[in-house]
This record gives sequence, C-alpha cells and structure tokens, in this order.
Amino acid sequence: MPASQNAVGRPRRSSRAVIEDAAAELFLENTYALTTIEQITQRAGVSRNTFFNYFTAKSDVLWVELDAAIDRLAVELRAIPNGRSALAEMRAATLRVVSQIGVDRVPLALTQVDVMGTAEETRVSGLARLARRSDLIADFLARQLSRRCDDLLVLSAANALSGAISVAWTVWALDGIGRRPLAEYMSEAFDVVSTGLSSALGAAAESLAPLPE
Amino acid sequence: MPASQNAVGRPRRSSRAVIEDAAAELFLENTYALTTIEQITQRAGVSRNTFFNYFTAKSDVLWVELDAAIDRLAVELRAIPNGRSALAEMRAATLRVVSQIGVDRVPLALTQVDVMGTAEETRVSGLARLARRSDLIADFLARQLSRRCDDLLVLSAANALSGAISVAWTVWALDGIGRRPLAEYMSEAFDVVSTGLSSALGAAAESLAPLPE
DNA sequence: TTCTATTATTGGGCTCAGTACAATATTACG
DNA sequence: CGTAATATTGTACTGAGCCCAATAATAGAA
Repeated sequence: MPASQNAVGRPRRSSRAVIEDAAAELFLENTYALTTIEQITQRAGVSRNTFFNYFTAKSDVLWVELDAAIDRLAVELRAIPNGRSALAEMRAATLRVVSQIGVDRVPLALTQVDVMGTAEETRVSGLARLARRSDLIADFLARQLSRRCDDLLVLSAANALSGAISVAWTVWALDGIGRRPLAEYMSEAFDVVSTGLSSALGAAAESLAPLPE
Repeated sequence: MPASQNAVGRPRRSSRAVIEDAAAELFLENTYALTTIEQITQRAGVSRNTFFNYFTAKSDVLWVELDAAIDRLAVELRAIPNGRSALAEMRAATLRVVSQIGVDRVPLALTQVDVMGTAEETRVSGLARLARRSDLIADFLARQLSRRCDDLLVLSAANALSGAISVAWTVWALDGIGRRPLAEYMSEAFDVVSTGLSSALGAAAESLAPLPE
C-alpha cells in the first residue's frame, strides 16, 4: 500500500486515480482510439507498466463504475438464500446495487460518446461486461431453479436480464444531465423482459396511434 | 476473381477456403490463442496479407457460419413490410434462416471448445455478433413499433431476442452429434423471452420437484 | 490470340496493446 | 532501525492490425 497517505499536508493521490483522470482527459481531447497507454501514463507521471498494475486492458478504465456495480451485484446474489422467487430477488438485488449510484457516476465509455469516438471501439469491451454479468445471473438462476448452468432456459433468461440491465445503463447515460435515477430505468427494463416481449411489444403497439407511411 | 476455376481437372480452391481450413486445423492442434495468423497463412500457402483480404480479424474465421446467418437475417428483416406483428415476424424470419442450416454447420468457435481453448478468447468476438444482430433487430423493432432506435423498450427487446438466438446456437452446438435441428432450439429460446421471464421462470420452478439442499 | 482494365496477391514497414521477468524503490510493521 | 511485503520501473519481446505501393493473375474485349 505505497501511495495512500503522506506525512505532509495534501494526501498523495493513488496511482490508480491519477491514471484514471489522465485517461479521461486524453480520451476527451483525442478520442479513445487515438490515445495510447503511453500517453496516459506520461500525463499521469508514472511508467507505462504501472498502468497494467491497475488495469488489465486499456478499455478497463472506461468501465470502472460498471465493474464496481457488477462486483456488488455478485455479492448481493451470493447472499440470497435458495428457494426464493428468482426473478423478484434478482430485481431487488439489482435495484439495491443501483440505488447507490449517483447521477454523475456515468461510466466513462458512456459519456460524450460522440466526442470521444467511443461508439464502436468500446462496444466490445462493454459487451464483455454484459457477458460477465450474464454469467453471474446464470449461476444464480441455475441455483434458484435447480437447473444446470448451461440450460437453455437459464441462459436465455440470464441473457435477457443482463441485456436489460445493460440497456438501462445506456439509456440512462444518454439522457444527459436531466436524467432520472438509474433505478427507474432499471425497473422499466426489468418490466419488459419480465412480463414478456409478446405483451410488452403488443402493448407498445396498441398504445401508439398507427402512424401512416 | 482470380482463383475460381481452372482449365485443367481439379478446380483450384479459393484462397478463402484454403485459409479457413488451415486455420481450423491449427486451432485444433495448437488452440486458438497459440495459433498466429502467420502460421495459418503459411499452411494455406498464401502470404500473411492475403488473410486480411478475406477477414478483418483473426476471430472472423471462427464465426463464418454465424456471420452468414446474420447476413441472411438482415435480408429477411428488411423484406418484412411495416405494420405486421413484430414478434411473430421476427420469430418467423429467424426460423426461415435457421432451417437451412445443417447439423454440421457449427461455427468453429463452438466446436470442441475444450480442445481449442476457445472459451474466453473467443467469447468477445462472439459477443460482437450478438451486438450486430441486436442492432439489426432493434432497427426492425423500431420500424415496426414506430419508436426510436434508442428507445428502452426497443433496445431491451432486441437484446433479449438477440441473446436468445445466441443461446440457442450455443446449446445446439454443445449438444454434440446427437443434436436436434437448430430451429427447435431457436423456438424454445424464443418462447422464453416471448412469454416473459416471470412466467417462464415461474413455470420452470413449478415443473420441478423441490430439490432439497 | 493479344491487349487491357480489374482484381487478387504480395512485400515491407509500422504502431501499439499486452506479456514476462528481473531489478529497484517505497511502504508498513515489528 | 531493519526487514518483509508491495509498488514501481526498465527492458525486451510477441503478435494483431493497418497502410501503401508494387506485382501477378484473371476476365473480357478486340
């Protein structure tokens, strides 16, 4: 634990935080793709290797908030005893995690997507998060439903739930400064997959005046 | 179109096919991660650059069948006129595409996952396919429902559907030689997300004897 | 058959992410 | 103050992906 506190006045900031900030600046200045790890570490005042002490990939720094949320979700899911209503518990656990996230904790990858040019480059790394969360949920569902992890039902449900959570994050971020709490978006997305696409899409079609053309 | 047919007896095989075969061999021999593009092209008898004439990434060769299926799905979805039942048309289009796929057309990434070591390395590239298909479906749903492409309902539904298709492919591949037609797996996966997770998971729980512990 | 425009293939060079490993600095703690 | 644990750095390397110009092969016209 080298860089935690200092004897003198200002507490020295951790290398990790310095790297995160330097990366955020450079991504906004030069886009994600055109920023090299060497540039990040130079601005942060550390060596290139130090970057890899804290992140396993350049894209990791884009998803700090999301990774933390997934970590917390994993803890929540593990704490749920067997035999409870899987879907209800899943929803509750997600909302518990998400309710602690302020409206300013937008993952770097989802902020100013246009200026950072983070449309396609970061898509893949975001999908890795979707997959990790999907795995967590699949394990949880398999346990709750007494089914195998590679069961089609389990995997489909886990994918749908993880996807819904992902979409909620995205739309929340896209809504800009005036965005409502993340939990509200999360609830909506859960409703869609919980009640089923046939009713969700059907209701959506009915609720709209049939636009010609 | 240089290497299509030859005057003499055996028609010379296209560079693309040769590369695909060489890659498949090497992935099985040395795993995906330990196979370099240079090795592939050497065995195929072409130069390294020729690889990039046919594939934009090393992982592309793992998903040839899936990419073709997604291309066909795109065509099918574009051909559907407005105003039809979005979910029913989506299901029908998917089944049309998938019914043409023989039980031996398993994407390379999903065959012998253990021996190829294609568990984690290829996960990400597979997710890129999920995302591309998700985009296609979102466009289609937005058109059918007269909603925006970045609408939460549209995105959630598209994600769930694309995920279900992805899961169907995976479970189908995992079922080995005795696997049933892909369309059957696809139908099952569609049912899960169509009827809704609350009923799907609820029904699943009811249909099982409550296993103790 | 010969010429020509098109397309496929190749060679060379280059950037940069990610890895490995050993050496050194820094911190915490007894 | 000494020492063990941890953080940081230096150096070197592999391999994917990209760029661009040069060359080979092909199809089609004449």
